[in-house]
Amino acid sequence: MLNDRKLAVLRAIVEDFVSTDEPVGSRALAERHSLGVSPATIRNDMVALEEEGYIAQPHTSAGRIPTDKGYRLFVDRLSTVKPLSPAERRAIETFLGGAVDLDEIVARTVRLLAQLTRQVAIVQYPSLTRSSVQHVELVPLGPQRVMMVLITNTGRVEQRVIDGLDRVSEGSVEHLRRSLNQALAGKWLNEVPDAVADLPETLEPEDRPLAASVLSVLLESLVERHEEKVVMSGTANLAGMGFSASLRDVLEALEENVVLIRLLGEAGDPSMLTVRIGAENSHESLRSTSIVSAGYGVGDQTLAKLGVVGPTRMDYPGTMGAVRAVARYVGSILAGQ
Amino acid sequence: MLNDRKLAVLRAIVEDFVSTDEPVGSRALAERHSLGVSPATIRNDMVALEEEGYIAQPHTSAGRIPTDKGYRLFVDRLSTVKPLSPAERRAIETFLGGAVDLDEIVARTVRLLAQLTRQVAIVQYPSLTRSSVQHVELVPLGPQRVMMVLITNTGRVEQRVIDGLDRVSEGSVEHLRRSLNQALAGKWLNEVPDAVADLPETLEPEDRPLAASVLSVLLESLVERHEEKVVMSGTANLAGMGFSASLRDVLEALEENVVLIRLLGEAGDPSMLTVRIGAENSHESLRSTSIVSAGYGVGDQTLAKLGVVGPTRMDYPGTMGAVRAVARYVGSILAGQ
DNA sequence: AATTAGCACTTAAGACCACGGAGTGCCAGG
DNA sequence: CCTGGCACTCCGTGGTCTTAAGTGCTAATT
Repeated sequence: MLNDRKLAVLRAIVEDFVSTDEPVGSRALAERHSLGVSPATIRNDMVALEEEGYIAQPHTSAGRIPTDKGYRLFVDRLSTVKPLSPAERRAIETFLGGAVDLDEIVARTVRLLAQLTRQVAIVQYPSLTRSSVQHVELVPLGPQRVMMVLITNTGRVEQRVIDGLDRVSEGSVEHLRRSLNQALAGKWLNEVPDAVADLPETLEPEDRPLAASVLSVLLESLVERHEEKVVMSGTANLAGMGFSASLRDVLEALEENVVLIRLLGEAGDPSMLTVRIGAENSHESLRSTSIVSAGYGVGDQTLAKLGVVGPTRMDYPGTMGAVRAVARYVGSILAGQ
Repeated sequence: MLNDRKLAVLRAIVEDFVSTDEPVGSRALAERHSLGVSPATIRNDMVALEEEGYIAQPHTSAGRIPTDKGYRLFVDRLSTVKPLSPAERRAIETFLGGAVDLDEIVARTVRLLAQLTRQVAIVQYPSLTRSSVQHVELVPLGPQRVMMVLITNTGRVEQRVIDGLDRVSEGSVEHLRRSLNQALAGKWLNEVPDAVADLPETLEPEDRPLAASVLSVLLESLVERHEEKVVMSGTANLAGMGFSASLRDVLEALEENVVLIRLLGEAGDPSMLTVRIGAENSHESLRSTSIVSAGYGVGDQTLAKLGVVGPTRMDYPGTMGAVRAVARYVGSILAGQ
């Protein structure tokens, strides 16, 4: 049904609509793109495309705009990811370099992505579950307080204060620290519960109460934070873009961490881009937005996802290029750390 | 010049304008407030208030709206901070309780404040410079890498990886850890540079290279983060409020950390509220916004500031009450930790 | 001297209407 | 299968009119 020319027409419609934000008519199309046919012919193709649901008219006597389905086809078959310019690549490198710790890497990444795409950027912190234990530290803070610090190989640090103990001796802490590190060093975080299960029994009886407290807090810190951390930037870019949903609703949705995480969706390969267009997205207030996301991590291991949110009417090739490039760079930075 | 009744009229204008968002005229004023005089009299008072610059007319035949100067007078002399309802107090307590670490306290606080005031909330992380050293930990990560973790009495944790060392021995690390903690425990952070100045000389010669590296990173982590961390929430509340400046500009300004910090301004007493109205604020894009801020901390020691940003046309008594209450609560939570 | 009633005047905002432009659908001819 | 022509639809713009709200001023009242 859809011959090459009809696809070319669809592509042209998407491109023009994205750049002008106005319904595009047959005449304008014939002029701006060299399709080699007259407006009338284009009109015929248009009715075909409309019948198939790829484009729609806001009202009679207006031009056409792409539907979600139209964008979908465009993304899947009519466009190629646009690589970044050398200048942009250099910008990424200098901007992400010089970050001193994980917090700063994430903070810079999200700002960078927002700036590059001129849209809202989201970056998820590297997941705990995919990392392994680098070191566990116990710090006596007083006779009844101990601080536990868990350091992962992805640079993430979790700390907890354990309070209300009775009479903690230096020696007990020292013993426990050794045992813990011996049992856990290098283990994946999801292996931790098993690895520490019978650890108390290997200790002297007088050390066991402390061990129990520490272990319970340690395990808790692994699951409790299952709600992952996410940061966002570039909300200013939302203003001024026409949304069918009210801007307020969109902003509200984006302030819910839970929503953000669901938005990034199931993790894919670091080099794989996921595009979710308009109503393909479950959340009501985000029906008129699209999400371009990618996983990032070190090697072939995906640690977390990042992406951008913008109007369905967005520059998909450019956005996809930026997301992919940033995902790769941040991966390499993490690896180099 | 301004007798009591004129002040009452100004107060009434502010209150009505804040609640209706429309210029308020003499008739409506006479009806809604029992001022005991006729609209004509109110009109006479209005011209006086206008001559003094407290109110203005958007155009000839419209009602009056308060000017920045009018709001200022209202805040300084015509209003009292509105205490929270018991229900709201309970909400604060349950919402802020159950936070496990500093990150979460701050994150919850900012959300709470945004929800309570229905505006944009800003919370600054407790400043490093006002806290003291709780503990310094050194963790060997490998033959050439050591992680330094600095724990402050405000629960803040700074960590840095030190790389490229040669052949670190367990013993050296152990020595240095002891010396560091002995020299620094309890010291204010601004005393740290002095306290460690001659520490290397007290060590064995073979430990000194490591000490030098660690110290330089330690000192760096104190100053470098002078750019304080700030979090924000509630931007959705900006949408739908009429701004003279474009929403985009406001959002853009609020995404700049530097701007946010300047916005919170000089720290005041924890119990002291600062209100900056409209053009009193230096930043161009924020001419039509007001900032209500307060310091928070433990005891009488201010660790950082928090506040909310909203349109100049805001409910000052209510907002001030919420900011003050939240500042106090978060202070008490920090103290209890 | 302060307050009030009355009245003419100003202005923004809404309703209504006419009209031009952009775009379509369809038909008949190449 | 493509194209030119043509009638039709609809939106957006700009003009005019009316209405409602509010003011400022003056003269009367307390």
